[in-house]
Amino acid sequence: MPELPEVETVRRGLQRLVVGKTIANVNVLYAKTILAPAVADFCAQLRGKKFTQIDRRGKYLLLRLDNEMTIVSHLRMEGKYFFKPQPTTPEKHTHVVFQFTDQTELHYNDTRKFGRMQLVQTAAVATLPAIKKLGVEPLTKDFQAASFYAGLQRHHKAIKPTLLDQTVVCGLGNIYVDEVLWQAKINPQTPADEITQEQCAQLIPIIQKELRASIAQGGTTVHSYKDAFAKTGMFQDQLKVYGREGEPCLRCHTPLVKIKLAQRGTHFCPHCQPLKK
DNA sequence: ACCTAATCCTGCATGC
DNA sequence: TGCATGCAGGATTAGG
Repeated sequence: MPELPEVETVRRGLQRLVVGKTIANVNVLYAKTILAPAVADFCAQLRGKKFTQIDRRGKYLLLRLDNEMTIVSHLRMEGKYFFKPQPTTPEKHTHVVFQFTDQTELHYNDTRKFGRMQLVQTAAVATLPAIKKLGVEPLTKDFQAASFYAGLQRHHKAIKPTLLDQTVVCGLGNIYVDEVLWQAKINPQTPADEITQEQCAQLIPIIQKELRASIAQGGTTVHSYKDAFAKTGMFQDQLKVYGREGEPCLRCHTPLVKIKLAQRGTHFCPHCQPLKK
C-alpha cells in the first residue's frame, strides 16, 4: 500500500522516465479510474502535451504538463505506474495507457481499481478538496513541534486515526503510523489531545527518520507495491510491528498484538505502549 | 461538527 | 477440488 515513501519513490522514477516525453495518445481501459474530466475529454486534452515535471503532495502524484495542466493521481492501495520501452499489450489490471511520440509507453496498473486520476488546471490543484485538507509535509522544515502539538490538540479521537486522516500531517498510512508509534512508545488508542509537547518533539524526528530510511530503501512492499521500474521496495525487512502480531517485541519480547482501531488493523506492543490512565 | 460504518475492488487465505 | 466466506485498506460519503 503506497504511503509517502512509496509515492516519493514512484515520483523519482517517473521524473527520470517520462519528463520531456510528448503524449501521442491515451487509452483508458477502466473508465472509473478517471475522476475528471469525462474520459474522452481527458484523452483529447492530453494529446500532444508534454510532461514537464513530476511533483508530490502527501500521497498524491502531480504530473505537470506543458499546457498549465496537471494530472492529480492517487495510487490508493495498489496503483502502479510501469514504464514500457516499446509498445506493449496491456496486462490484466492495466487501466490507463499513455503512448508517447517516441513509441515508449506508461501503463497505469491497479489490481483493486481503487486508484484515481484527474486532469485539472495547475492553478486549480490547490483548491481541490482532497489537496486543500492536507496538513504539513513531514519532510519539510514546516513540520515543527509547536504546530504539530497544536494540530493534535484539535482532535479528541485516537492518535492513530488522527495521523491517518492527513489533515494534521500528510503522507503517513497504516504501516508507518504503527511503526512510528511503536518507536515513540505511544499507544495507538491514546487520544490525540493527550499527546504531550514532549512526545510531539520526539515524534517529529522519528517520523522523518522512518520516512527517509524507507525512501532510501525504495519503500515498503507488503502486498504488491512496485515502482516505475517494476522494482519492489526493501524496507519491509525493517518493519518492527506491522504484520508481526504474536511475534516478540524487539525491545521487551512481549508478544505484539493486533487490534482493530477505526476499521484499521493496528499493531503494537502492550508492554512498551501501555494505554495510560 | 463529531464519530462510526459502508463503499469501492480483487486476490489470497481459510474452512467445510 | 471447489465453493463460500472473510480479510486487507485510503479516501469519500452516508448515516447517527
